[in-house]
Amino acid sequence: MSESVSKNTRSDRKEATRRRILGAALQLVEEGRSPDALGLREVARAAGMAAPSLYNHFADMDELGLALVDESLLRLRAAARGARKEIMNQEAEVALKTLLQQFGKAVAHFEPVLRLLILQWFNPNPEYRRIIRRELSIMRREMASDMSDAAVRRGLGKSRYEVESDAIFSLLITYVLNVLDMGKEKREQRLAMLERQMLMMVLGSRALNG
Amino acid sequence: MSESVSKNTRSDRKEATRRRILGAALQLVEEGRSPDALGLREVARAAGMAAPSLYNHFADMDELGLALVDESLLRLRAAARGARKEIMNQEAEVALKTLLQQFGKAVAHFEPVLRLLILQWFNPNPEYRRIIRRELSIMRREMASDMSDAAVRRGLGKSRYEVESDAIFSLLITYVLNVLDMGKEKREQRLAMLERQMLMMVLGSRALNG
DNA sequence: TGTACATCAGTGAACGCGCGTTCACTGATGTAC
DNA sequence: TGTACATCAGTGAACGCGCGTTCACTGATGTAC
Repeated sequence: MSESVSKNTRSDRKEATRRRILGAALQLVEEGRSPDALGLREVARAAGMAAPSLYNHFADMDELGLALVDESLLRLRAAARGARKEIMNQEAEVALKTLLQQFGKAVAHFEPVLRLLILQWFNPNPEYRRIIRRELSIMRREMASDMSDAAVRRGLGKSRYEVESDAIFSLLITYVLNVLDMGKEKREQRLAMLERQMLMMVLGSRALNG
Repeated sequence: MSESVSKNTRSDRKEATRRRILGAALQLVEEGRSPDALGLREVARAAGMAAPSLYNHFADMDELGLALVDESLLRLRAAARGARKEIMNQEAEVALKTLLQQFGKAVAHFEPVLRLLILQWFNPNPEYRRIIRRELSIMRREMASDMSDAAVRRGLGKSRYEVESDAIFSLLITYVLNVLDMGKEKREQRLAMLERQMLMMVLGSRALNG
């Protein structure tokens, strides 16, 4: 039929089913199911198949869980990259404000995914932590590099932003941790606070380094 | 017998047993048992009693878990208060370094408890989060108040440290999150980084407010 | 002080449940000749 | 192109396990008179 999208070979269909399973699991999380209560049967049902069929695609539940986390992290990173691109061309003065507005929206948009990631961050199986930490570290480094580029573009000396970007990440992470239970108004209060704190960090970094 | 410590009345012995149970549970966590794998039977065995007996002291497992978290938080707060008291009399220059050294040691010392708290922070039952958040908030406010007092003592204007102390707490929390899987050397690197970041925060706060 | 009764912390056995996983099997798809 | 055989994604039923929890009961402790 559609020669472009799938060769309709057996392995292609298998791969499609695998993605269908992951999609269904993510969908369940999006719909508000507590991520840690995501059971094999539930995922199977959502994907429209019998429970044991999952074993044709994942060796065990941990493998499915890890694949899910991996998928989520990829989405987050893509979103972060896009957001940074948008800011690139902005004036320094408004860049921070724009960044934080986007961040606030992104947190709302990715809320279920973030919930999933936070939960799995402390999964007894250390593999989860490894993946999450690796990906977070990449995001942080990308941010540091962008900050460095931006500094050069503004005529400031090219300096390293490892420590500063790490601190900013700390602020962002605890923002997420704090905000996940809060309503919209409280989130905005927190966001304003976050803005002040990030400003402090930037000023303090200049005072210390420059 | 010992008229001072216990009247040996029935309710006193019951209360003692309750504390024995909590102590045994905490002991298990200290010994490295993954806190989320703490089962009713395991706690009962550690406390030297039959499983159903726990129901004479806690309505269900959640009540026991919440009591455990509460107990842990009290210990942490006591330790934090003690640490701040020690610093009070120090010169401003060395205070930060001392604080961080103590913090690093405290993290190592309370590692199992911290692990327990982090895990329960994201327990599906929101009551856990409520307790933890409340207690963290108290600690943060105490810290802000101490910072304010210290500023006055140094002749600086009495100003509010809500935003700054919150940022510092963010840095401390993510330090803990990051460090729990690390060896001793990496932790010290991280601690040095944390010191720079806290310095940045303090400088930035002055730049923004003063 | 003694006796009869009430309370209640602690117990051994068992229940029900949902979980991840295994198994023998089916039937459509792919492959060899 | 047709036939015989191999592969393998998907299935229904069942297994074993450990969990929190319930229950009927015991026996020491407390209370009333």
